[in-house]
Amino acid sequence: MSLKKALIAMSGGVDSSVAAYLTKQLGCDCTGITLKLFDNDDIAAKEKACCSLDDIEDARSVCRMLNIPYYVYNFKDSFRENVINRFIHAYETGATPNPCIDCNRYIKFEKLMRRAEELDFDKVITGHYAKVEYDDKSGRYLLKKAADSSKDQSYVLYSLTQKQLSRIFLPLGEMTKDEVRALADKLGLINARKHDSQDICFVPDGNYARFIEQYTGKTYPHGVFVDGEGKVLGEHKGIIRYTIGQRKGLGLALPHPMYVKAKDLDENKVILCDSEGLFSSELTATDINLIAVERITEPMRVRARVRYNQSEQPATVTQTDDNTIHVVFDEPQRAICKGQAVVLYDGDVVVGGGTII
RNA sequence: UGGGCUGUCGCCAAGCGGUAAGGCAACGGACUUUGACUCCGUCAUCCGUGGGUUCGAUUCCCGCCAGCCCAG
Repeated sequence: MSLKKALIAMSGGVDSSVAAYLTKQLGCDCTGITLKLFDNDDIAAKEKACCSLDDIEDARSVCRMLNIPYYVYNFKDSFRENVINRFIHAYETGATPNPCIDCNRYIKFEKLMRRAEELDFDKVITGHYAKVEYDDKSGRYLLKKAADSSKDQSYVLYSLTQKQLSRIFLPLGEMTKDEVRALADKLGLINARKHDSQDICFVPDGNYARFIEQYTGKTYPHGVFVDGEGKVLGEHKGIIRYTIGQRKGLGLALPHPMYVKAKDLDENKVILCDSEGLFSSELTATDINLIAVERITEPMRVRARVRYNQSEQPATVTQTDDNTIHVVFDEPQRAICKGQAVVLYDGDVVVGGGTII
């Protein structure tokens, strides 16, 4: 590994801290940084979320222990523009965003990487659980699943380009979470036992709808729930509060569980159905990024995920134009949701992915 | 006003003499670097109300109240 200057993106959590340690062990000239993505005053501190004020102190502490320089980069404007605004726009247009993917795509591996280039860093290091390999045969960099399949994060990295992949290093790709924690413990890192991050980092309490209303100052009009026949079942509290497949929080007392099947923005209606009604066996995705191949020239057998927490499902993918793919699953999938990402796998290799429309 | 029916947790609903199922909703937790889903847990000392029968009533009887339906 010929790493000279390495920029380590540190969230303050145990993973990126161990990644920093491992990179240092390789003899690299390391610098640790944390991205300031929003004001803590705006976003109430939350121990479970990444990148809060406490997290900055934790990252600083780890860097001091590792004896490497540490800085905080202010990326608030970029984050607002590329993550928060996209997040809000998605909900306002009836889609369901995945802000983590946008953050990786636009912030960590675009804005941050550009900054790293300007500062003559050779590599950007993160604590993601995934592997990057150069494939001599195809002449392409490959993104592969982590050795620890239960923590694999290749899904949220599907947007990485060849250039980006060539400039990153993911030290945790071969490790299990248990090994990472054990190593952190052994090193005495302050965050060795810190809780894994979860939920949306910029939403204080998981109530994303309230966040959107506060952030935009808007209110979203109430409307009605209807069934497949158009029969009114009750009143909904603003269309941004619902997402496809949702069951909880409808506030309806019906004989059977009902789920959100679709949202009609024009009529401001939320259409409900029973569990069986959520299944669909195909989807179209746009804004695609292909990693393992330049282009999918003929129908390809893959395994696909339509959400982060899902096992891969056998499917056939066809590329329909430069920026669009069509995926047909062998078995119908539950609650395929506009705005989420579909990521395609060939074994452990990420073929590519796109945004479901 | 006469005839019929009904009244059990926020909603739906079983029980029909032996000491209150279940579903929905809600709340709490687990899971999770997104939203969801899922899973686990909690949730009526009490069955419209006042009497009566009975060892014992949500379950039987009577009165009352409320709602619904049909008459007029």
